[in-house]
Amino acid sequence: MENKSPQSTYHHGDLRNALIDAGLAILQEEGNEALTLRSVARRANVSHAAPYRHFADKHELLSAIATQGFEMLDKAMEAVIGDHPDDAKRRLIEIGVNYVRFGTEYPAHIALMFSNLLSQGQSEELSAAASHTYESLVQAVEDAQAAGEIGPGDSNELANSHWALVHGLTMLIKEGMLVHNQSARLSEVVRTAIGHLIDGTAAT
Amino acid sequence: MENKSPQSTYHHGDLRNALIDAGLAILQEEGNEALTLRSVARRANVSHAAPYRHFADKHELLSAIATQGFEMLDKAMEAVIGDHPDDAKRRLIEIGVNYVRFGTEYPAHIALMFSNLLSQGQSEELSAAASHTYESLVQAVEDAQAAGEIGPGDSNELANSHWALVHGLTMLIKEGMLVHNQSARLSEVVRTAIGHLIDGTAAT
DNA sequence: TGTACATCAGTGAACGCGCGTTCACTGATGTAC
DNA sequence: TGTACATCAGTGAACGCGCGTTCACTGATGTAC
Repeated sequence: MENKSPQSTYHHGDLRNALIDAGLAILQEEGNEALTLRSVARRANVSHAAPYRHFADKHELLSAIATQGFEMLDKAMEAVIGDHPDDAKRRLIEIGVNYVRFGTEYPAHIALMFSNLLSQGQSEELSAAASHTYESLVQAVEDAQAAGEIGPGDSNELANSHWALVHGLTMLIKEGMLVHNQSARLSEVVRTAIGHLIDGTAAT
Repeated sequence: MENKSPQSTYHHGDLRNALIDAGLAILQEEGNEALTLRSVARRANVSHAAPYRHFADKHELLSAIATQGFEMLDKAMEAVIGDHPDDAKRRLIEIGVNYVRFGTEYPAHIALMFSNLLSQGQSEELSAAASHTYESLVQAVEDAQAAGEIGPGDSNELANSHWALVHGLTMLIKEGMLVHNQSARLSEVVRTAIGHLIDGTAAT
């Protein structure tokens, strides 16, 4: 009877994280509209009042879930860095590919992450997580500049353009609005667009 | 007594459009979460069952509101076309500026327009309106190509990149995530990014 | 090591609320003759 | 032009529902001695 299986303990032990995970699972399986305080508690096998021991209100819970979303996104973006140690331009491109891949694989996560950023009472954790994502992109741009593969210029402005491009691709693909060759794989669509940004579209 | 002021008639006369307008007003003044079937009816000074004479359900009402949103966006984009009759590249840029301006001015409209596109039972009207917006962009790209200001290449792919860039800018600016010079005006931020896309960011 | 007790993280019932939708109705409109 | 009547676009009461939040409670944990 010393074997403490999770459901046998009155105290959960790590309910805060369990709630966040439950929220992410709901987002992935049922979408944004299904993400309520009560559904999260239900999924974590806990009464719907229990979350109030860990979060002041629903907004705080959603913020924590969104923060975790940014951490997942960071991980997805960084997963690529080791792959091309000597090719900063390639890294910049593949970071973009992974950004879009994450966003289309977890569309409800992305929607939550970007929908609550400006709401009142925004948590510091959340904005820090969002900033970290942005900094990864700036770093990739600066690496490519240092390697002489991206021209000089304000790296923040350049990162803004990259971010906007891949974020826009994500949104449009996720809503099925991007008209493209049926057979084109996601990564090719993204590489084409980032190629436009890097090489320019002006007539030579 | 022949003076039929709006509130004196039992029959509204144009309730369908009045409901759409009410919905747009709610989006603008109170945001997405406030947009309910009942709030729309309330705003139109009509009982909350009245909308069912014109829309099968809430989803159909939201679709109609989103469709009207695309028509407003089209108008905003087209407003610029007459301004630069001899400069196709400038037109392409200013269309983008107006897209972002619309999206930041009516953030809840944009959110609704792009959130319900893939939902089941999507209306043909709505997808037609979205396609029309896309076609305007393709046209602007093709004009610039014909004028020799944008290089050759698949105009759909080029339009995709432009659309993704301006859409991404819209989303990021609206959530306050774009790091940029405080003093930079919106139009300058957009022109800088589109400039990156047209001229390229690669080292020369 | 054992006991007393404070603290803490859960429970479950209850609250008021606004929602989407249905329904029988009623008042206005338009058409046939 | 006047009347009868079908049609149509509104009303307002009612439904069941799930939501966020509060509250008094209870069972488990950890600490002081």
